[in-house]
Amino acid sequence: MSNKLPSISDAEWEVMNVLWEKSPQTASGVISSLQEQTDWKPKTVRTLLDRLAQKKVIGVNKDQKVYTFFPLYSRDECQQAEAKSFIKRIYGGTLKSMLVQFMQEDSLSEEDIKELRSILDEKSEKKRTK
Amino acid sequence: MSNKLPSISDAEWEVMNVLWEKSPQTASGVISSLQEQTDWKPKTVRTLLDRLAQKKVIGVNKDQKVYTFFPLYSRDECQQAEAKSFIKRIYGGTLKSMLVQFMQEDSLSEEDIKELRSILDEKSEKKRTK
DNA sequence: ATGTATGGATTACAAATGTAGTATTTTATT
DNA sequence: AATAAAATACTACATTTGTAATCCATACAT
Repeated sequence: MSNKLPSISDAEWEVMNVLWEKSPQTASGVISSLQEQTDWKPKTVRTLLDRLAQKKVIGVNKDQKVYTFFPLYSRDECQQAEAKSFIKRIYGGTLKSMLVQFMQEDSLSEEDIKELRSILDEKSEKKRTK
Repeated sequence: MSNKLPSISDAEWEVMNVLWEKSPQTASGVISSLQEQTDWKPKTVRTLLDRLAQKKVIGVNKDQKVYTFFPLYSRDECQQAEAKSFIKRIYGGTLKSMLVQFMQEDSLSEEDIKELRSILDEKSEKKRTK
């Protein structure tokens, strides 16, 4: 356990996002997707894919003549990992302080708030009955 | 406005945290603080201070014989900035998705939950009456 | 069969980061 | 004042990241 997953850089995250959307995908598939959102040259994307594969964050299927790439970790796992280190770094490890700050943010809709509140309710419910 | 503050690296954040705790401080003050928490050599800390000064994230008072360093931005500002780019990167920009995930985390106490809920309440109250 | 385009492998190179070391200038001590 | 100790300044060097280009092999079109 505690399979520490390698760190994913900013640019690499973009690539991962594409693969989490749909996978497996060929390099050119990924390249097209990214050409819409970024102005990276194809070779750049290719490099990022290669690096991710080296780091074992994505896998490569070499059975066909054209390789396909696919994530080895779920988006959720990666988010969790990143988030954990982020919180530790920026908020001295206390989750609450961060939540407090973010919840002040204005981009939350009434709907969002409702949903968040229900999650909290559920949580404290579970805690109480445990 | 929109004074974009420079990016602060992982190691630099440690230094900033020390300065936000107390400032101004001399280099050796910062070094001592960090020697407790990390195993960085004094020169390493010094380099970090210099880089932060170069980047204009901290200021240097050179009036005394021994320089003192102090933050040029509040911790809050820096957290906000980091957090914004973090969310964008990891959560595709949607704040809520992140909050949802974090609130699932188990490290929140009953007390924390209460506080968070009251923040939400306040928020939706404000929204409604606006 | 031959050129051409496409994919894969290898290489490049600057900036940022982690992690200091060396050299020089001040300051403090005797 | 001379020397030691401490600060400051400057330099170093490997790794990671952003951003590709070049070179080689192969598949496709003619």
